[in-house]
Amino acid sequence: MNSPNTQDVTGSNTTQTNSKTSSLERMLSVLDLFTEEATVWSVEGICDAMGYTRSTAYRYTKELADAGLLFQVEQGRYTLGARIIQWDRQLRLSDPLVRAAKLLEPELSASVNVAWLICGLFKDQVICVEQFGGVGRQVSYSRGTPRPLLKGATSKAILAFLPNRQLMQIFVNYSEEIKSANLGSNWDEFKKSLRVIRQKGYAVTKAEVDEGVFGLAAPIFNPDGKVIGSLSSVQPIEDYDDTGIAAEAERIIGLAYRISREYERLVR
Amino acid sequence: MNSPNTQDVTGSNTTQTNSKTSSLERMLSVLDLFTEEATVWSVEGICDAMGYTRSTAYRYTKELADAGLLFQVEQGRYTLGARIIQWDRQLRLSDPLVRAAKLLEPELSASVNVAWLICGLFKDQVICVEQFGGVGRQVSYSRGTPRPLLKGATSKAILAFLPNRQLMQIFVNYSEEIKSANLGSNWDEFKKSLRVIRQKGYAVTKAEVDEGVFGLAAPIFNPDGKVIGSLSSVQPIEDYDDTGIAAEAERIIGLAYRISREYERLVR
DNA sequence: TCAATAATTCCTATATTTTGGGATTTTAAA
DNA sequence: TTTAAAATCCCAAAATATAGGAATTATTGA
Repeated sequence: MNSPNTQDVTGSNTTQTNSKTSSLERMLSVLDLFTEEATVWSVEGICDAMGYTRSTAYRYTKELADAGLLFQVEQGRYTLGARIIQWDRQLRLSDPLVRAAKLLEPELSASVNVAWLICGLFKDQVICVEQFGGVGRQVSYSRGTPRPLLKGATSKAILAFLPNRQLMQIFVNYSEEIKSANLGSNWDEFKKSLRVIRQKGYAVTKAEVDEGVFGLAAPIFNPDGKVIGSLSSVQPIEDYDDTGIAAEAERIIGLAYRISREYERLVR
Repeated sequence: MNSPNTQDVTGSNTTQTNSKTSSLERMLSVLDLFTEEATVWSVEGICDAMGYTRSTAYRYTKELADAGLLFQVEQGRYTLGARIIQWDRQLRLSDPLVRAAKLLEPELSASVNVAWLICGLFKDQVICVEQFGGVGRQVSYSRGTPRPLLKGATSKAILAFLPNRQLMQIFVNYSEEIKSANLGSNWDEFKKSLRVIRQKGYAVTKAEVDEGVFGLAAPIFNPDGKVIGSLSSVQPIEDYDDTGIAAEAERIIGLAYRISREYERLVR
């Protein structure tokens, strides 16, 4: 009877037999409407976009506004609310990965031609949680941006260290993307490309995500040895130097290792 | 019982008689537990802190984790989740006040001895939504920090332009704070101190919030002429110069005016 | 000012969801 | 493997959400 649009961006929750979105998610998904292009939403618009009835949409917006997640700009028109900013601050202060990343801020934030990204794996999304350096450079993927699961050094450095069962699910769900990301056209090839990365301990990619740059990334682990994210550098492709890569990679692996250790300390 | 759509500005977390929190708020309030000091929470801990039963706490954490608002660090231990970072990015890209503030970034962000804050009024909270400049300076109230409603130039520049009925409610709920913020010990004095600010068009305060600094702030208005926030500068108190203040204030009023105009453009 | 129109809230019965407490299963530790 | 602890499952009672329309409240334009 209610909304048929179970928004499922990635098609991720693969074998979701019961696609029954919780009432929480149904309500929160209103917030996903707000983008750079659609910054202010009317109740009417929310009705149409989400397929809610009037009374439901009015109730949702009221509750979300009461919770501070929406802000009423004027009668019946809403923007995102300030509680998001507050939560984000709490996250910056409390999240172990963000805090561990902060450890490197002094030595990385002044970089001019190198942008540094610290990304985390959440469900099957890779998301940038912190960014340093790259002064004056335009990086398409800033803090909070979901990155493609299968493209770019950032993601590949994570993928390469995932357990088999998780990789299998990814292979099943994303075989097309895997092929187009040059990770192989069958399970064996896929496994093999990842094994190469795993054995080197880092991933390099050229212009896979952003034109004109190359990426170099190493994994970050939790105390159990599970990969939870990666540290990556993004540099102009003109600066690419085949002979120096190994040394640079060593540095990044070392930096990522320090993040892992700090993360361990913080999670204890 | 509840106010008409003019959202209840007084909030009055004081004397909440019928504190019937919605189920949404009940669930979301779990996230407020996460602080710099308590970064990781177990289900057990959440039970104790919030007074939930086992099954409720497990259900809440599961739903919140499914929604991406919590992240399971390991069995039964949670941190804040990445969806907060994503929403924050969406807010940075879409919120009219934040975007309007961005207009001034080029000319303000290089300031060394001056920190610039753009704050908004939400319910009865003043919250910093953007921050520029102040390179190397330690400012206690960074982005996402709630600021005291009655102290500091930032808040006073907003208060002075609130409609009477709203001020009355604030006076009733915060008479103690008003007195200690030198805004008067009765309604007339309160009104009068605010009228002075309103007529000058800006607020100045010395070391009211942070030691060793003074603040200078001007209001930001929405297209209806309602005050929605303020722009303020924070500078070392050594740099305070009585004769120069008026000129400086003029500049800030002008900058705040530009934010109001840009806000208007974005909200239309 | 007014009426006309649009936007929002209110209302209610039914359908759905939430809840707590304990039983059951899973996981971690020894 | 056994044992203890943690997490999930289960279910009937209680609470809440829902749709759709009626009632109320804002907004607009003369």
